[in-house]
Amino acid sequence: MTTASRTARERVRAELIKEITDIARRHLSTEGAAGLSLRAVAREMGMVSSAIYRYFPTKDDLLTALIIDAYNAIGDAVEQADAGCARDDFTGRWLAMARSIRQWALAHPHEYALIHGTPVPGYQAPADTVDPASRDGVMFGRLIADAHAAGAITLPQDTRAPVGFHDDAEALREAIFVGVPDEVILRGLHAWTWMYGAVSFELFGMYNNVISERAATFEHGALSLAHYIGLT
Amino acid sequence: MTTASRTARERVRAELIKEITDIARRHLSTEGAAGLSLRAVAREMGMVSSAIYRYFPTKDDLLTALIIDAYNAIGDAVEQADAGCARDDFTGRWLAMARSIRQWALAHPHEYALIHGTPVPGYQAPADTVDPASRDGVMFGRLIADAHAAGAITLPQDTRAPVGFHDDAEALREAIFVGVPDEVILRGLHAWTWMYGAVSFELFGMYNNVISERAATFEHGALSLAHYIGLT
DNA sequence: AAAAAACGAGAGCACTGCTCTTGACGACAT
DNA sequence: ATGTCGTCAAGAGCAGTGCTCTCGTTTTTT
Repeated sequence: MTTASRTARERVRAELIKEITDIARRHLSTEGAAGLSLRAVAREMGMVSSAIYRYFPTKDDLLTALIIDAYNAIGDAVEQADAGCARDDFTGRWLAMARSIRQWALAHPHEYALIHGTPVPGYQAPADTVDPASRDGVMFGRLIADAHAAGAITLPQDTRAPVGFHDDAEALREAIFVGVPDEVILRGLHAWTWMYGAVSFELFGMYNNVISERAATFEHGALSLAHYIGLT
Repeated sequence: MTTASRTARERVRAELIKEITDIARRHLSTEGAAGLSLRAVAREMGMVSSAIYRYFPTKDDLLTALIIDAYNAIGDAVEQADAGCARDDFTGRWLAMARSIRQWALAHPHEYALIHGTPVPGYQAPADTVDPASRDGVMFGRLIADAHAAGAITLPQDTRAPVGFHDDAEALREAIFVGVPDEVILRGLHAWTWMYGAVSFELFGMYNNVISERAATFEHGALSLAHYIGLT
C-alpha cells in the first residue's frame, strides 16, 4: 500500500467530503438544520443525489460532522479568548470566555442551534462528539481550578452543595476542577448554565421586547455571576 | 343566527379540532416536533389527508396551537405553584415556581422543546402566542415586585445595571416589576435565565456525565440565586 | 325552497431520505 | 501488460411528506 498512490483517490475523497460539509454548512446557515437536504447539496455539487451517500451514508452522519465542527469552533474560540488574558486575571478570563461564546453564537446562530437547540429525536450523539463537546467546559473548569489554587475564590457561605452532589464533584475534581470544593464547583456549573441560557435566550428570541441592550446586560450578568461564584 | 343551529356544525368542528390537537400532541410526545406529520394524524382519525387542512390550513398552524397550549400549561403550573405558598414567603414562592417549571418540563419534554428549543426557521410566532408566552414571566416579575415592596430584597452592591438597561427597566416597571430598581430587575432576569437554562441543560442532555443528582442541584441553584437576587 | 358555505374524498405535484442495480474507471498484484 | 477488485457516478424506484385543486355531498343561511 504505497501512500502516494492511495492518496490519489483518498485526496479527492477528502476534498469532496470537505466540499460537502462546506455546502451543507452554508445551507444550514440559511435554511436551518431542518431544511438541510442531501439532495440539494448534491445538486449544488453537480452530483446525482445517490452519489452523496458514498461519503455520508446517512443524513445524521452529515449532521454529526457539522456538530463536531461546531463544537470545535466553540472550543477554539474559548481557548483563544482565554489565551489572550493574563493568567492571574481570573475574572477577565471568565468574561473573555463568556464573550467569545456569545460572539460565536451570534455569528453562527444555526450552528449554535445545532448544538444547544432541541436534540433531534432518535439522534444519538456518537462517541467522537463528546471530546469536542467538552472542550469549552474543560477550559472553564481549569479556570476555576486556577483561581481557587491562587486563592482568588472566597467560598460562598450562604448555601451548601447537596451531599448527593459530592460524588459528581469527586469525578469532576479528577481532571477538571482539581482541588475545588463542592460548593464552588456547583456554583461554577450554575454560572456556566446561566451563560449558555443567556446566549440561547438571546438567540432564540426570549429577550425580544424585554432586553434591548443585549451586550451590556450580558456583560453585567457575567460579572455579577463571577461574584456569585466567589471570584474576587 | 340561532346559537343552537350554528352550534350543530361548529360543535363537531370544535371537537375535531380538539381531537386533532390531542393526537398531534401524542405524536409530538413520542416522535418529537420534526416527526409530526399531518398525514399521520389524519390517518389515525380515519380522515383522508387533505381533509385535515380544513381545520389547520398549514402545519405551522397546528404547531402554533400546540405551542399556545404548552405555554398555557406552563403558565397554569406556575400560577398554581405560586398560589400554594404563603404570600410573604418570597423565597418559597420562587422555589415553588422554579420547581413547577422543571417538573412540567420533565413531564412534557417534547412540548417543552417546542417552546424553548430551536426556533423553527421561517416560523413567525403569531400575535396570540405572546400573551400565553409571558404568563410565567409575569408571575415571576410580580413576585419580585411583591418582595421588593415588602422590603424583603436587599439591593446587591457589587454590580450596577448598565445605563443602557434603564429604558428596558422602565418598560418592565410599567406593569410587571412595579417599583423595582434596575439592578434587581436585571438580576431577576439573570436568575430567570439561569432557571430555564438549567431545565434546558438537564432536558437536552448537557448534564449527562456531569450531574447525577439533578433535583438537589437544581434546588441548590434556585436557592443560591435567590440570594443572588437579594432575597432575604 | 334557493343560494351559500363548509366539508370529505381523491388525484396529483414537488419534494424528501434512502436503496438497488448497472456500467465505467482507477488501483493493485501477478 | 493483464486481469481482478474495490470505488465511484448515475439512474430508476420506493415510501413518505406538505400542500393544492377539483368534485360531489351535506349543512347552514337567506
